[in-house]
Amino acid sequence: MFELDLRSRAPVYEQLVEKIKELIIYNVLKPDQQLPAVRVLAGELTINPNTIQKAYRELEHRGYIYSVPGKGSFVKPAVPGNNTARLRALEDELAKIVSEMLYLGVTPQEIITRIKMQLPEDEGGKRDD
Amino acid sequence: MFELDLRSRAPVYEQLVEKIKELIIYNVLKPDQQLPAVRVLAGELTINPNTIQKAYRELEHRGYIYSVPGKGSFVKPAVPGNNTARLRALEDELAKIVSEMLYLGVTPQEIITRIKMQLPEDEGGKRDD
DNA sequence: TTAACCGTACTAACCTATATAGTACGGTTA
DNA sequence: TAACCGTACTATATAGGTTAGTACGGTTAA
Repeated sequence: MFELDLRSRAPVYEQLVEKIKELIIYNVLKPDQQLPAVRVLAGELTINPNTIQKAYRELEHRGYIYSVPGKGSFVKPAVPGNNTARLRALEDELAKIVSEMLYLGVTPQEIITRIKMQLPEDEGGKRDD
Repeated sequence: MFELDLRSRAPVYEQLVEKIKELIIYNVLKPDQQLPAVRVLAGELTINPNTIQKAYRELEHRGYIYSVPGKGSFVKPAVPGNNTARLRALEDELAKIVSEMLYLGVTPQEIITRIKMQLPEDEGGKRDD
């Protein structure tokens, strides 16, 4: 499914949260798609099942997945208009990144260009949806 | 100078790194401006000088400040065109944030609008340089 | 030159967070 | 029933963060 960097100083469960979150927002994992079982993923990554569960618990707490005892864990469909708190946090991060790019000498035009390349329905960049 | 969240799970020295980095990229701390002495800042924040030093060491390692024994620590002027590695990391982060905004239902037009508000030499947003 | 700063380095101790191992329970499904 | 699923719990070992204290060399102004 993905790889981990065990030499990293970042906790394994946090790396898991980030990786899975990316797979969700990049639409690699589709809404309501089932995630690997805790024990299965633990076996594949050769880490402890408790660590997987901690990551899943965190992902559920952040609203990216939902778990059903006896059935499995699944990707939670996003509800547009919800998560205003998360959106505010994202805008803060965005502002910080843009500021640092300006600080590093990137021109405003270049910044706009780079971002438009990430967006759908535009020439110059396509998303694999 | 700023405040810390001692209840946060994030390490104090990492919070320090982030806060000071923000002050630098937002141009609140000007190039070659002297930072508070290790012991002074430790006194103001009522934390251990070792923790401040750890943050300063990390900031120096990341290229945001430079320290001179006997004199002090200072804001390192940015060199445009340098730090291509950091720029690549920023673009990755940017792509992730844009993807999550799309995932949360923000339209591409709105994303562009929000970013343009962060940029100088445009109506609708100003930077305090 | 002395005194007061500056960054830096080091040890020791404490505490929390992380990760592992093992066991167990209830719900689901073929 | 058997084999899965998520979940919970204890215990243990280790790593990282923080504090405390001490110390050293460079800088600067009195």
